[in-house]
Amino acid sequence: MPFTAEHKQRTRQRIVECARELFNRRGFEDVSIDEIMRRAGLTRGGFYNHFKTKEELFAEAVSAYLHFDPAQRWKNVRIDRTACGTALGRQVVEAYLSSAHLDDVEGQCPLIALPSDTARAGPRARQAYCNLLQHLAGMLASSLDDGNNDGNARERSLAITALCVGGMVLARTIDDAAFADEVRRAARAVAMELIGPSSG
Amino acid sequence: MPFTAEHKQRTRQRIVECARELFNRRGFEDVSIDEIMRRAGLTRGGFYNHFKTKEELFAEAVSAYLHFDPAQRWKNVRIDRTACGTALGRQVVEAYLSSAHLDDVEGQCPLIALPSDTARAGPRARQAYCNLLQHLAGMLASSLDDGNNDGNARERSLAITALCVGGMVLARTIDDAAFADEVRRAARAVAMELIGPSSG
DNA sequence: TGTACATCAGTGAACGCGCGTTCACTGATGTAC
DNA sequence: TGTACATCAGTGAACGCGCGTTCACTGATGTAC
Repeated sequence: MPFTAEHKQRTRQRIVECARELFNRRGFEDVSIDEIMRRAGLTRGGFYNHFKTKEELFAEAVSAYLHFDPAQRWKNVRIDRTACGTALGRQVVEAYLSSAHLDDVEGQCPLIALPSDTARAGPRARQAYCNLLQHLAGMLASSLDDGNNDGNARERSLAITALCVGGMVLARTIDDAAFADEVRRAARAVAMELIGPSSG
Repeated sequence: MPFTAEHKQRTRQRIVECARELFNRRGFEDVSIDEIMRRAGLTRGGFYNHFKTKEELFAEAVSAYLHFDPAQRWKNVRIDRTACGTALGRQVVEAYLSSAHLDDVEGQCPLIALPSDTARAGPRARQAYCNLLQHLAGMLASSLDDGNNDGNARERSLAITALCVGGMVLARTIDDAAFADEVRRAARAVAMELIGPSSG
């Protein structure tokens, strides 16, 4: 069996990675398969050795973000995996709503970069998007659980997630950098307030 | 001068209206000019009597939402224009995060329906989007101003706006209706909490 | 160790299609007389 | 009031282009002997 299975796997992952970056920057429709393959150092035709359709690749690209190393996911901001309690939640919010994360368009969380594209995509992409959402909300929920909360940790964690995603989505769309920053900082300040002071 | 200026204006507004509905549902790229004109009861060719490019129409469509009658903007939820103080803010949040607004895809606020499309569009569309944002944030800020706030009404109003938009963007993307509703309700509950009890 | 072979990842030309935009036209309408 | 005319909103065929996808192929590689 020439070309080992690992070789094919590596190529496939390279395609997914390039696709994710391009989709993040320019969305599903505006990025062509030709462009993705060229970025991956390949040619158009080989695409269908790996994926059935462009849509399938999109779902994989959204999904791939979940398997990033969380410590490297948001540049310049270290998530300490040993942190717990609200200290963890505060770190997550700090990283998610950082200006580094806002500027890193290609490495950005797809919850921010691709909401509209995903809403119009097929069920597999929607599921992948939902998994990301649950992951982020889950981190925040576990952070609140440990604290002295009045039992509505899940509700609060979902709202903080919405605040994080919403703040970044708006900041990404605003032209005026100063106003974009104001929105991002406002979201961060209130998210921190909702989590409460560091306890972990 | 055959065909009065008002006639042309009416036709133009009809095109913008149809475009806004289609863009809201399926996004900028996936909607064709042919389809928009057909929905407006016209044919392809006439488009360029009214707009220079598709992109210009997109900017107009986003912009148009600002001139909706606020009392009719979010179906099934009445905004009382005489309300003031936090009572107004609570009404806005109630309407914005209502299930009626979530389900009304074609009449939905473009802040929710078109964030990714706008982020990738030209400066005019971005400006129109930003105007919508400022309008929503402004209503909430004026609501908080009247209250007994500690001077950070603007920050809080921006965060509540991010929470409203984020909650709806996420809810629109989630496949599972029950989970979508949970996110929407969580955002609403915490937004209400941030506004505070009715004072107006 | 060396060689013939089978596999299949990758190539690149081609196909069919729908898009945004252009353009020569048409015919309904307001105006001048 | 009636008519000839000029205007220009609206028509629909056409253009050029790039896309997603298909397909016959090629050639690098692992395996069998």
